[in-house]
Amino acid sequence: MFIYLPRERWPVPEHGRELTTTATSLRIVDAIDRLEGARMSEIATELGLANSTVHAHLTTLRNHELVVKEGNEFHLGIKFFHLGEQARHRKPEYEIVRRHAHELSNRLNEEVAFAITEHGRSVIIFDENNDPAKEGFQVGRYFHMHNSASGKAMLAEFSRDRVEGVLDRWGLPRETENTIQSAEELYDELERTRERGYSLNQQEALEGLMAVGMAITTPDGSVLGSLDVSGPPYRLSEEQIVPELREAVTQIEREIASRYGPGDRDQ
Amino acid sequence: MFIYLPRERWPVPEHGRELTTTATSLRIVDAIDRLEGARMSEIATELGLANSTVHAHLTTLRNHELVVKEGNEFHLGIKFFHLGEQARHRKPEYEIVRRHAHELSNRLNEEVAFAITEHGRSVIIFDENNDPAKEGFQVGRYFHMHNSASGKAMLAEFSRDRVEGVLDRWGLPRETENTIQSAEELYDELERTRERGYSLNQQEALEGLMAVGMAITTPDGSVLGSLDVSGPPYRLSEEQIVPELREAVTQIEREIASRYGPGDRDQ
DNA sequence: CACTGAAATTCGCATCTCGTGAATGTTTAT
DNA sequence: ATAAACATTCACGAGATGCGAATTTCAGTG
Repeated sequence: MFIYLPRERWPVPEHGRELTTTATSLRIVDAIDRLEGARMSEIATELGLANSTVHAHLTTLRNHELVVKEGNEFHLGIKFFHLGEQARHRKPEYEIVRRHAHELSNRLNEEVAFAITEHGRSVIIFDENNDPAKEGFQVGRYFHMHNSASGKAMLAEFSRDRVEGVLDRWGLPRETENTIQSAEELYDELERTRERGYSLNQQEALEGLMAVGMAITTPDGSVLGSLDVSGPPYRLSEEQIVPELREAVTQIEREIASRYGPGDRDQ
Repeated sequence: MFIYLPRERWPVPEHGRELTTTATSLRIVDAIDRLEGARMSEIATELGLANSTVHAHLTTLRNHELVVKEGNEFHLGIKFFHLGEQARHRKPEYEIVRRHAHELSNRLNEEVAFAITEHGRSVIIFDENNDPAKEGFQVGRYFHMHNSASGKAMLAEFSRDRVEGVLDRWGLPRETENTIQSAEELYDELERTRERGYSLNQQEALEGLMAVGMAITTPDGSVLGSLDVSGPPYRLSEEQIVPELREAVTQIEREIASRYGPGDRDQ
């Protein structure tokens, strides 16, 4: 059974000493994110804090440019975007993946996304598609790993323990009627994924959207992230997609290995 | 007695009450950004804090997914990317601009960037160019407004007071030998910008890069951001660029006015 | 394999800071 | 013009923070 802490939308594990002041500031940031901009008193009631308290936090956040005030509404500052781009380009491997993802997208004429995982969820950090006028609307969104192709591809590479950790923290929230419901079902699915060499998302996260995914591993054996090709079921055929995707992943892993071979990294 | 070292790379204005705990956490985030990943003790010496202190902050930041630990190195978490994308797509107007910027880029076959300003600096949030394999490497970077076309276009729309505020906070750091050096020079340049209707950056930020910029204003008279076309001087001719850029900006402002007419927004 | 040094992590304490409710200021609506 | 709602400031006591010292972990070496 999964227990979601009362006042917080998602569980925050208490590892070591937690500084309550910083934690409160960050809960305020989360609230602004969730509410897509909010007034001070709105935040105060949302989090059960005194107005004066929220005021102090907001001025601090504002001084450091994380929050901007527009009229009386507070919004996330572009500094988040600045810091986010740092995170997105942190590893040079990501750029290699992006290049290949772009080519693959051209070849297949389908959308190709690159996702990475942190803290048991995954986030698409690059989304390449043939129509440059349209931006992947899922970029930057958090996904649960059990109901996305990318997520399952990565879970399939994790140790049993690590998968259990993810489940303990996030559970198996249901998105569509195809969403996997139980741990056993998930373990079976991951086993099948390992056998066939790719993961499938059959409208488990979004009605009308299916995807094929493969994890990308580095020479040291760790998972860098995962590529997936997604589209409407009538257009996507595994037979067409899988070989091309396999080829792309092979090339990516080869290029990464040749540039940042084993032994160069810690662990 | 606690001694807070005054050493900060950027000036942080002290508006209202500043919560030192949160401020310290954010200084640690900045340090990780600056150092592009760092060990705990590195951060401690950099900021003049005790190891145990930094430890507590890092665990808190980690609990909230803003920081990840890889081996013994700490890095910015993808949560920043998630929050950054929120900030980037905050106003629907941005998407309108992006579409037009994309078309303009196709028409001119040059790089077109859309920048917004916060706290006296500017950041490119969209960078459209005809070569989709290449990503604008300046996206997400902070720019000083006195030495970029976008920046000057926006400054030209600000009140004298506001420009002075920007100068007080950020000064006129020199990037190339063409960078504007004095306030008077800048005010003259802004006057000229207003007269001709567009701003110029003649290798003032980067050797070999020039740009033409125009601010985008909303019906309420405030500055939404700024578009600029940039490239090597030998390729960019004002006569070609300016009319097209002017046309794009006019269309953008018209589209924004028709959708989010005056009176709909606070202030 | 024990040894060493460097770094991370834990702990208890003194001190300063934060969170609060109440008071004051400001804006918006009627 | 008045009221209501909200933002901002203030003073103070509870309790969290930052520190140094102690402990543990880990990598490299003889």
